[in-house]
Amino acid sequence: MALDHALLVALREQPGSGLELAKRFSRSIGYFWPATHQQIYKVLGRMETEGWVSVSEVAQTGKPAKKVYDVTPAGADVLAAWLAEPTDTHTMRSELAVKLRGASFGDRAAVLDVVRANLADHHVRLDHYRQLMKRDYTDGPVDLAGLELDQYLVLRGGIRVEEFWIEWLTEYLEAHA
Amino acid sequence: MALDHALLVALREQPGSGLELAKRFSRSIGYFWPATHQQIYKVLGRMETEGWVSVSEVAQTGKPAKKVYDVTPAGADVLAAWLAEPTDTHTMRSELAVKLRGASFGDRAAVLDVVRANLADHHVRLDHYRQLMKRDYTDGPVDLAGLELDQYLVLRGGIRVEEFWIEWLTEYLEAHA
DNA sequence: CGAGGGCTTGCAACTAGTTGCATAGGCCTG
DNA sequence: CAGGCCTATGCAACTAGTTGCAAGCCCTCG
Repeated sequence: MALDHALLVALREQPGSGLELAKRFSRSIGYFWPATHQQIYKVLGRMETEGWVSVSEVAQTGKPAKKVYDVTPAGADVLAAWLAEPTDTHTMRSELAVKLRGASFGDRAAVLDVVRANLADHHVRLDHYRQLMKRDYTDGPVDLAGLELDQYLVLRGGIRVEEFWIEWLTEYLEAHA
Repeated sequence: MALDHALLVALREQPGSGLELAKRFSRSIGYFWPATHQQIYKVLGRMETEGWVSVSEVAQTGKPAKKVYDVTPAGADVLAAWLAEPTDTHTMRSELAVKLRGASFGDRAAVLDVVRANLADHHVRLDHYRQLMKRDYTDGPVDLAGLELDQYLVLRGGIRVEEFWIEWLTEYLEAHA
């Protein structure tokens, strides 16, 4: 894969331009698949030549025109096929984890500072996610189904990831206190 | 960064050849930084020309000679400097998460199968980590310090990651039951 | 001896993602 | 109208990692 299918998912949820997708990503699918606008444009271009998405120029008042992308039937087929494929469980890649393991080969106090900075950041993210949760799902997952339920559950995943980091880094700091 | 510093950490723990590092990675640092032997050779070569590591050919009985790498003082400095640098909290990248979110655009039953396969895999990994924990740290972290404590804590992180996945995927499956 | 198999190193070509910058439309302000 | 700023698209060069393959060394088995 790569970004391709993530963009197809985003476009099936809601057609949009490159920049809109970039923004949308940063607060939804981007929790699990970060992407810059350059990368998004590149992939949209490729998918367009492959016929997975269609483009239409849309004029805007007060802003330059944008190119709105939408998924074609062929693109929808590609997405459906990909969804059914097995995904191998790829191991998480974390620079911070390498630092945790290597801390004794440098200045431990400095590493602990790095850890604290990261911990603070994860607290910020967790707060952010909790706000989204409160705003969009005050009643919990009751009554949700289909796409909405999936969106809820992925947000739950985002929360769980942040909780994981907070618990782990806290354990690390306490063990080295 | 990239692999570079992870390899420096591994080599400071214990000098070794490319293939040994590849094997060691797959059951230690590789829990958070997977790497193939090709990539490892490439990086070792670069680090050698930059003077971060030194090489020595070591003959073996019954096997071809190997090139054992060790960290030079210059390499140790590079590592220490990197450890003290801030690391920005990079968001996790997960193909499976994209499938979870996009499941309603394909065959949901097929996606649930994919999820179940991944869940089973995470159970296997968790069991593996728990065995390591039992074998190497029967008494828990008591008496550990420095490198050994860090190694213990990173293994704890590996366990926490697997628990995260198991809990999340289970929640997903139950919500769609 | 020769074939096969595991260990060891590595190249080549490709794919994905990052970084830095360029261009252009359209607004608003001085 | 010139300058600055925001939106919007995109190119070019680079870096990192993946995939597929090859080649040499050394042993064992037939």
